[in-house]
Amino acid sequence: MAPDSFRSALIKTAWGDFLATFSEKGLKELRFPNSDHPRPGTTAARDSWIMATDNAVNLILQGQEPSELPPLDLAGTQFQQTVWRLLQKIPLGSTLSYSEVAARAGKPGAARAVGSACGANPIPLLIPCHRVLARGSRLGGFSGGLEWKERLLKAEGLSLV
DNA sequence: ATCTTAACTGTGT
DNA sequence: ACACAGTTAAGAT
Repeated sequence: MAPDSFRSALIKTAWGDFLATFSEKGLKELRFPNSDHPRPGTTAARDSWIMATDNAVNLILQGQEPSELPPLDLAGTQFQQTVWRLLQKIPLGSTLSYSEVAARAGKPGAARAVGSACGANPIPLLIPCHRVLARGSRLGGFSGGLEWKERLLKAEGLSLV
């Protein structure tokens, strides 16, 4: 197999099958359930990574803290990595605004850029971009579809105005 | 309360 | 250099 051909696996959940794609380094991308998933073919990624991913995804969908995460292979710019790292520190059930994340990243005023970084997040759920709302607890946007953002927040027990 | 306009930053083209 | 994006803040209606 080619050096950079990725291995993928379906993650079965109550909300449909997510598609997890792995590199040699770890989980590289997680896609929401939808019809145009390519067939995963032989799932040759390490079993432990698949199990960890499956476990984490399903727990988060139930609003629980994942017990363990697979290694993440995050590819992005410096700013994006900073933002993504910050997002992972948001406790389950709590939220931040885009401007707050920007401030924590040391770039006050870059709220809009944070929105872009969130949209570029390759691994939703494990990197909780859904816990970032617009100012005043307004929902804001979501690349994967607002239904998911709402669903995830609801699972974490958040009441959305 | 809602609409319009303008600043703002990082990223892709 | 330019336009866009998961924003915000300020003004106008």
